[in-house]
Amino acid sequence: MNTTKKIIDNLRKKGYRITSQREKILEIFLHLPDEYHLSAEDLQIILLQNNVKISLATLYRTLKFLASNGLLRELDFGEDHKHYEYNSANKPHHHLICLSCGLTTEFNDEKLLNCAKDAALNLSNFQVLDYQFKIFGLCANCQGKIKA
Amino acid sequence: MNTTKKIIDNLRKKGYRITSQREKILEIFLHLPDEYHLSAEDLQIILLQNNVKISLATLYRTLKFLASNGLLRELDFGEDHKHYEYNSANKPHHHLICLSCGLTTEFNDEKLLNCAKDAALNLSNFQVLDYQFKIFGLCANCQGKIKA
DNA sequence: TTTCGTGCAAACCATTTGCAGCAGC
DNA sequence: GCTGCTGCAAATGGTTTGCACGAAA
Repeated sequence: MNTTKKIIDNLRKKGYRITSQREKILEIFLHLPDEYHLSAEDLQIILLQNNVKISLATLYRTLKFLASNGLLRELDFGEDHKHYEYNSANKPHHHLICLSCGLTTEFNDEKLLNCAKDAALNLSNFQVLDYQFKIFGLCANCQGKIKA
Repeated sequence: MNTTKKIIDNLRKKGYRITSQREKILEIFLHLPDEYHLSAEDLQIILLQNNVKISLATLYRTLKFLASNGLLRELDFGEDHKHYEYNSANKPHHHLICLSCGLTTEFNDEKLLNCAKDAALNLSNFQVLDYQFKIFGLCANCQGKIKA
């Protein structure tokens, strides 16, 4: 059984209905390269490119639905809209955010993640479910621009 | 010369005008306990409690102004509004966010910060200006509620 | 006196919501 | 057939903006 099927089966077991809209949106996230984090608008564009018409209301509702079921991770890059990425356990989900052009790239650092896990263990009275690390600065391109 | 005076002097040197509104808002952040991160609404309430009337427009403009001059740090806790805290170099600025009640508390972990610094150093082609670590989960109170 | 900053009200824009109809099961 | 999900359009709410006036330097 492939990933999509497994996920859908799981949602059905929880009592949710599987509509074509939910399936299409899920598929898009599953087939997205690791480094992508879509905004609602990005997602709408991709859907249109695939000739899929889903209302904005449903799109937002589905994003919230998938996120609340742990399938998507909600991200905030300091912009006025949210981004979403597929929430796989082994996917890196730490980000470099360029304060000049807004470019957001992923990074992963074994040591840092281990430190984070240790730190999380030491938190008393707090049950850790997820963590995110954000580094703000200037990307290679923008460093050049500002120097010039 | 105290901190406020120093900061104001610095802003004036940059060519900005020092208005009573900017001074009042800056003072509030300087006198805030470390663990506070105000939303625009919080700030408005504090201003009113101090009998200071500042329009919402100016309030937002001043927050942006102070943040763009490195005096405030802009924070995102996954809510629909931003939070701000005074941007002191030695202030911890990493957060535990309760996914159930939204309670946000600060934490600091020497080891984790050192790891973060190391990780930042290893980033090629990226000039690090700031970083934030967020841990999502359930606070002591909400763990109880959910178990019950 | 010259700008810059402020207040007001209207505009913006991402996201949410009420409701009627349709689709999953 | 029951009920949850969708689409539409209107509402919401935090934040931004145009403009005329007031204040900093």
